[in-house]
Amino acid sequence: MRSRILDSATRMLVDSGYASLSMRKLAQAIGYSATTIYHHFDSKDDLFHALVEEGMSRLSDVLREALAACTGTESGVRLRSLCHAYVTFGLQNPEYYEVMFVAAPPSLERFPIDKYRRARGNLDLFATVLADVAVETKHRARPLDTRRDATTIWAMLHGIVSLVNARRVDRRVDIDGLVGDSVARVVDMYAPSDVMP
Amino acid sequence: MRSRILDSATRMLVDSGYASLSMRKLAQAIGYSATTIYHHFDSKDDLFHALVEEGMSRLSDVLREALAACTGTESGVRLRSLCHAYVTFGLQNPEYYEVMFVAAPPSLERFPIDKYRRARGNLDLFATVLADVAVETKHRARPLDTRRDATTIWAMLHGIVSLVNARRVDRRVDIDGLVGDSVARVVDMYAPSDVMP
Amino acid sequence: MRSRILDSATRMLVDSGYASLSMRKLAQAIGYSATTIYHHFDSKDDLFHALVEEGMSRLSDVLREALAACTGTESGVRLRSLCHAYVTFGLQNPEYYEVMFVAAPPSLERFPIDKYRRARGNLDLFATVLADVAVETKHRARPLDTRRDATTIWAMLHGIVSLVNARRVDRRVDIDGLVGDSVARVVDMYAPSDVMP
Amino acid sequence: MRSRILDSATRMLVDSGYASLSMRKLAQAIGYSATTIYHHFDSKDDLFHALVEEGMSRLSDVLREALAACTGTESGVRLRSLCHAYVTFGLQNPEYYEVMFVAAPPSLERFPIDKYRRARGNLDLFATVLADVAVETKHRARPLDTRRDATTIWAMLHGIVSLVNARRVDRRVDIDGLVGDSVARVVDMYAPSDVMP
DNA sequence: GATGAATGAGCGTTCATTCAT
DNA sequence: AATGAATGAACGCTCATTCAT
Repeated sequence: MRSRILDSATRMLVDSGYASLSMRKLAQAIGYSATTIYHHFDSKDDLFHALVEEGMSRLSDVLREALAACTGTESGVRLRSLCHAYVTFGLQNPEYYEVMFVAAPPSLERFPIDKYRRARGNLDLFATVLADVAVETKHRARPLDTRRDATTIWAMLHGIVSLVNARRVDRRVDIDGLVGDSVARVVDMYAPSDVMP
Repeated sequence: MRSRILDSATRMLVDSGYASLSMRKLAQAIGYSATTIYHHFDSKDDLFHALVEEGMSRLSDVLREALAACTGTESGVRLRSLCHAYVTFGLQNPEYYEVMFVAAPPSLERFPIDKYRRARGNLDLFATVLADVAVETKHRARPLDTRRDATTIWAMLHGIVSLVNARRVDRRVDIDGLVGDSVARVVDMYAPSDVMP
Repeated sequence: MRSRILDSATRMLVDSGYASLSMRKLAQAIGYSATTIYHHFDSKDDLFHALVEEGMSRLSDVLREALAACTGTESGVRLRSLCHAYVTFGLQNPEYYEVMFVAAPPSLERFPIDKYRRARGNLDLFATVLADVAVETKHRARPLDTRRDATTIWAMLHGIVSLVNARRVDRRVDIDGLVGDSVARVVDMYAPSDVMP
Repeated sequence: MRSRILDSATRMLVDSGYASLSMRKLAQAIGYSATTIYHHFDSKDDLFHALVEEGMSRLSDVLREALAACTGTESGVRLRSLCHAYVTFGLQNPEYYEVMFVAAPPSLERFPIDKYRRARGNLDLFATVLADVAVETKHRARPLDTRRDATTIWAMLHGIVSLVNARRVDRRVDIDGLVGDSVARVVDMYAPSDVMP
């Protein structure tokens, strides 16, 4: 039942955005009364966190798939694949992305430990690959604080995604080109290729 | 009078965030009736755009100041100064920052040409310095699409700012370190220093 | 409960007219919160239609009663009775009358089929009696489009009622006399009596 | 100036209906401030009455024209012409018609003597022709209270016009046919033609 | 003759939430 | 496990009108 609610919330989210997701509409959508939802979620806030988890889980799937698709290749390739998957997910699931990384309900604590385990899991994927990169790369010796570095990469990818989703990019800039270039730069920043022009 | 409203809206914005800025509260805050606001702004949308412009203008001041403070220095330094100023502004004026770059009122078109002239002005500051960098840098010859490159840098800085402001950064990551490192990476990406460790 | 709302809306309607019937006032009048009304009616429009139906239903009762009171008499008498009942209802329930036949909310389509079944029912009463009249009358043979003819009669009765209710009749004209004469003329038009002076 | 306001109010009326005619919009439409209107009209009510007069005047023109077009013909023809003109005016100027004969601002007294002189003038046109009809007609001797009879005719014509304008006529009834038939019946009621089938 | 500034009251509607059943 | 009834607060916005200038 809990999952049926979440499923429907998910669908509404994707269809019409987070701003217009209300408990009443949600209740109506699943064909139960609004009160019923409160039997399964303490508050809208609670539901919000559940949605974040759902989104994180989906993102996790996407990222792991991307990694699996290039097992055995050199770390730079894997990093690129990871970044590409992240950005693609963000651009293709803007509503989810908003809940996960943009929306700021007043209640939201800074990264509540018990709620965002999967979020950290995703960050760890980046950290792991980054560690590999550090080992393989001879170009520049770097002492790595992998968690911080992973966060840096994440922030940069997040910058592109959120700017594009928020429709803040100048009309004259080609978005595909921008995204491609940005990802390339980010990857190159940590896993520089010799042939970078 | 128009400016008194904007001033107060500004203050409310900084205090309690964009989501909870309502015409009524604003009116109450300035001690006038709600109708009076509509005397000066056609709609909440209109007010929103005015706020964006105000924010852009302030950001513009900050950026120009930062540039002025290092006239004559080499382009890499100026780029660093610009980036640092941008991020600092974003972190110190989180609510303005949200209106300018995060908030997504349904009405917002992709970068409405007539409204965001100053926004483009700010972007141009980055573009100009980037062009200088391109000239001075011998390390790697790069054909520059300065507008796209400026947007890329902007996106990355925006990523850090918005992630931190949205309180999405893992508790265990030191924010000052993260910000400093990120900015350094971004700058180094376009204006690489030989001594980068 | 639904009916309690309608009852009160009815009373307000009769007291102060349709134009000044607002959801809030209605709520206050019944001693419930405004939201509660929305629990039972989707919108003001919905309520409007319910009121129309209620009015139509009452009118229907009145008309049927009038017919029942003269079963077995000749058709001309029955037509007269019907017309008289209609006009009397309209003059005695001016606010209901306005909702049913005058008020023009922007949403109103031309005679929405699914909503106004009872309205058509009332028209059919006229049509039926008219058909009888056509059979019995030998004075003038007329091919009858009963629906159109019923509508014509209705329109004429409506003209008197609405003009009087809208207070547009010249002060010097006696209203009772006007009404009586008008009804007589309308009846005579379709069921002419030989003795009409 | 007064007339410039009225002109604009007229245009707004025809364009967008009485319900949406507000002092503010009107002021905006004529390019003056709202306060200016209050220099020329004491209140919205005052303006309302002026509009009624304007409408009455236009209707008067139309009716007189219709009469002028058939000077010298027999009274039945003139009556028919008058009725036809009235109905046509009502159907073609629904917004004016509403202000003149339907709208019921709370303030409206029953036929305020000083305001509606022209309205009575229009009614007198009917009364005059009816008097002629009474003289010419030999079919049925009738003692005429011409004012009452004129009002009766007016009421019936008004019934058709207002019902059609309020969109209350059943979808399955052809409106042109209904109107034509109704007018014919009304005329025939007072000026019966021998050949009426 | 005209204005800008300002207002209080009201509009229909939506929100997250609670409570007795 | 689920419901129907109910709520107070808030939303953006429009209204006719007034007043000092």
